[in-house]
Order: sequence, then structure tokens, then C-alpha cells
Amino acid sequence: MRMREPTYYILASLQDEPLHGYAIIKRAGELSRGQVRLATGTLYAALDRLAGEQLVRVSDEQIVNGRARRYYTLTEAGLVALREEAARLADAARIVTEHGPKTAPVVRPGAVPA
Amino acid sequence: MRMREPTYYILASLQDEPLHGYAIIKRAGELSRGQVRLATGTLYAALDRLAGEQLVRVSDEQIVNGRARRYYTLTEAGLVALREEAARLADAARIVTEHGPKTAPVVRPGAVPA
DNA sequence: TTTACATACGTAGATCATCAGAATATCTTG
DNA sequence: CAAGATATTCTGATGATCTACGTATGTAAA
Repeated sequence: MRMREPTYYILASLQDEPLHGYAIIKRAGELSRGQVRLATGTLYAALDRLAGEQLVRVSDEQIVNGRARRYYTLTEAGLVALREEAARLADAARIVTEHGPKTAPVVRPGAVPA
Repeated sequence: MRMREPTYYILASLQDEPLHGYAIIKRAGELSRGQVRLATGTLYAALDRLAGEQLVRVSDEQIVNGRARRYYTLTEAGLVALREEAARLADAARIVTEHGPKTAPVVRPGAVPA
């Protein structure tokens, strides 16, 4: 997890298609089933940072109602970083989810759960 | 990921048995196959914090060579928090690892790229 | 029609976990 | 005997995130 949760979800939100900031917030909410609520302060700061790191790129910039609307695209490097992070997360999850209790409380077939 | 990587690995290190600080550093290294190197500053600060949050507890305190050696145990609450976090990590990983390529940008055979 | 919410971007200030590194001290290994 | 492992503690810095604003328009409800 060199990457923090908000950053990870920002990149994950861009897997399918370029999105603008506000759409990323909504997409992250969907992807996490409401768990992740990106604060705008977090989002725009992160997008600037990620653009600097070349993990995302501004793919389009429109002017809507006199205001910029920037679409962000995941770069190749961004996709690689995202997948590496996903692998790290899966590894981290596994050491707990696949943790065998040290002295096997063997559940025999047909056993009734407590 | 309300929990950061070092914190997660600290709790995960205590799944099997109580360990003292330095042993946690080594165990986290093992569990992550060398990926996670806990800095001592991170570790001891985190242990204090986690003890305050009742996710770990000092289970034994020895004096070895005139220096305290404290063994930390995962509490029930700590185990619950660890497993919840593992589930979150697994969910997060899944949205990337099980990501189907977006609805077929169908390139017909012989099509000329834009 | 006024209220309120959704859309949309941006900034400022604060928090806090983490990182880097040093200090201290003993024991073991080359 | 020097180096590295063992073991804890503290200090200072970094930096991603959070809270909370500010701006502006469109739209649906009261």
C-alpha cells in the first residue's frame, strides 16, 4: 500500500473511461458500494499529484458554463501501478483471510456451526 | 483502508501469538515476503496508538538487560478490525483484478485505426 | 418563488500516520 | 575487535488526507 485508499479508488475509477473530477467521486462511491467518499480536497490534490507522476493524464478540457471541466485518463504507467497495487492488496488480504488457526479446530463434515 | 499498511501488518503479525516490538518487525517482513519494513518510529508509535484503541494489549512485560520488553497481544476487537480490514482490501483488489475489459471496443478485422 | 440539492471545480488549514535517523545498550558472529 | 543482530525510545520532517469553506449554474420540490 504505498498507495492510499482514495488514490487507489481514483485510479480504479478511470479503468473504463476518462472521467472528470466530480464523476470520479461518484464512480469511486459506486465501485466501493458507498464505502469510499472522496472529499474534493483529496480528489483535486490527488489528481494534480497523479498527473505529475504520469499515472493519469488530462485527456480533454472543456469549458462548461465558463468553468473548466477536465477529463482524466489512466496512463499505461497508471494502469500498471493500479494492478501492482491490487496485487499487493490481495496479498495483504490473503495473509488474514487464509489464516489457518494455529491449532486446527477441525470442523468435521456435518458439524453444526456454533 | 482506514488502516494504513504498517498498522495492518502489525495486527496481522499478532494473529498467531503475542510478540514484542522487534519481533513484530521481523514477522511483518516475513508475512509480506520482504515487502513491508516497519520503521521503529512507526512501530512503537503505532503500538501505543493501537493499545489506546484497545486493538492490542500488553500481555507481558519483562525486564531484560535493564530494558523493558513488552509482549503485545491482539484483542478480540483487534481481530475483528483486522478481519474487516482484510475484507475491505479483498474488495478493493477485486474491482481491479476482476475487471472485465470495458464493453468491447470491438475492433473488426481489417478495421483501420483512427 | 424561494429553498435546497445536484452538478462541478478549487483552495486553505489542520491532522496524523508514517518515515528517516539517531541514541542507547547488550549479545553474538566472523 | 568490529560488525551485525537484538531491542526500545525519541525527534523532526514529510505528505496524503480531511474539514470546511468559496464559487457558480441547473433543476426539482415546497
